[in-house]
Amino acid sequence: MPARSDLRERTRQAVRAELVTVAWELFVRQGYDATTVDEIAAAVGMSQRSFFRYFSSKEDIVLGKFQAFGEILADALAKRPGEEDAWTALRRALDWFVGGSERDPRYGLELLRLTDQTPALKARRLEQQTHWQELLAPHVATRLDPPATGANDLRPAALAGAALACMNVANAAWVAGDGNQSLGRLIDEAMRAVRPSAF
Amino acid sequence: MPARSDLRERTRQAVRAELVTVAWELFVRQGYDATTVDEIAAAVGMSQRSFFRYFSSKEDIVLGKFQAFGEILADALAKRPGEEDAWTALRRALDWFVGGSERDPRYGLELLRLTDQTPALKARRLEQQTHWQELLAPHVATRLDPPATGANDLRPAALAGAALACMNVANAAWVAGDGNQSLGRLIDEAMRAVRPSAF
DNA sequence: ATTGACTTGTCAGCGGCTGACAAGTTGGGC
DNA sequence: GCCCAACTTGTCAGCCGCTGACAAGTCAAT
Repeated sequence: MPARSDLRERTRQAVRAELVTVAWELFVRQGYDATTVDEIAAAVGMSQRSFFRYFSSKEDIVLGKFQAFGEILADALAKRPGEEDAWTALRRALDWFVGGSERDPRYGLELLRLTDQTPALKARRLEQQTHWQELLAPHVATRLDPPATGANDLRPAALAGAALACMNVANAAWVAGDGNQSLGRLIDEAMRAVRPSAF
Repeated sequence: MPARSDLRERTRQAVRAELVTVAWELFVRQGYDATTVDEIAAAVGMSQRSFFRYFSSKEDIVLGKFQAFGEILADALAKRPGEEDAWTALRRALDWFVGGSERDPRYGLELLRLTDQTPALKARRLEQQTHWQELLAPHVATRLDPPATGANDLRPAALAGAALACMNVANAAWVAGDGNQSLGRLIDEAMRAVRPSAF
């Protein structure tokens, strides 16, 4: 029942990682749509069928990168001081991304550019963010003035969703400016517009 | 240059409408994924190839319904009194949907249920909402305290995006409650959570 | 009635994706 | 070291969404 042996699981992850690396290179060079799964598989020396044994879809190779972000965001939010109000805590949770954008903007720029320019990827990314919203909501719930109780309370999801919408707007502006403006400031601007009284 | 003659254009629209009706029935009965384009085409007595002459994709048959909504929303927002603050105007613009949900909830419920339960459709619907955001933004811009000037100002898009996020949360809750709760109240709750001082 | 614009079906093909099967490889207990 | 069971792999065949090309037909306007 413990699934695969550790060794097998590790090699599996290694193959996945190589697939991501190779595919990413092709995507950046010739575009997502113009790159076929056959091509990716051939580039790492495996059959197309085997590719789909590592990734359930071509999109997954890109979207996998975003999956982890949701958990990181939720973690960051959970770790904020309990007295912090929800909106401020959400803003601070996003600092993890801001930090990344400052250390090395290239990675984020590539990721956002590709996902924004490819409609299929953009759509999937937005869908995935609704999962982020669900991960964030419980940690928002405890920070509301009358704390949220059941799942009937719309406030946590609304705040999380609004914050993510602001993040998207800021990200788009950041990409449009080739990463030259401070992502942190852009997020501030977007989030302050929604809540003028905040931080 | 005037494109198709009126008659041809009208029959074209009629065929499109029938295609939508028939396809919608199949989608509701057996699910979106379980319905093939061949099936839809056969049901109206045309070849699959001709189907794609009326709709550029299978998704378009469903998403076409949403396309008009963005324009309606933007219109409604534009028609709000100029002194109204942005957030209130956005809330009021959404009343058009609220009205529809009260007149006949079934249509909206079906539409939302199908699009929420089918990942591909959910993703595309969210993507389309980023277009709504762009349509709304200019009408938000004029209602800001220091009115927004250039496209560099993130505030209009942020507010529009946040409002749409609230709408989505409210819609989801509305569907979860089988349309028994007032959609207007749910939107109020979500939007007030983001802007406690509002309306 | 003729012409030219428009629509249609058919066919052939690509790309993403899946099930089934057979062949091969490998980790771990003996 | 050997062996077996577990796992991986490639191949093949096929479905579905979608597209280009072509030939046959329909229809509006003259």
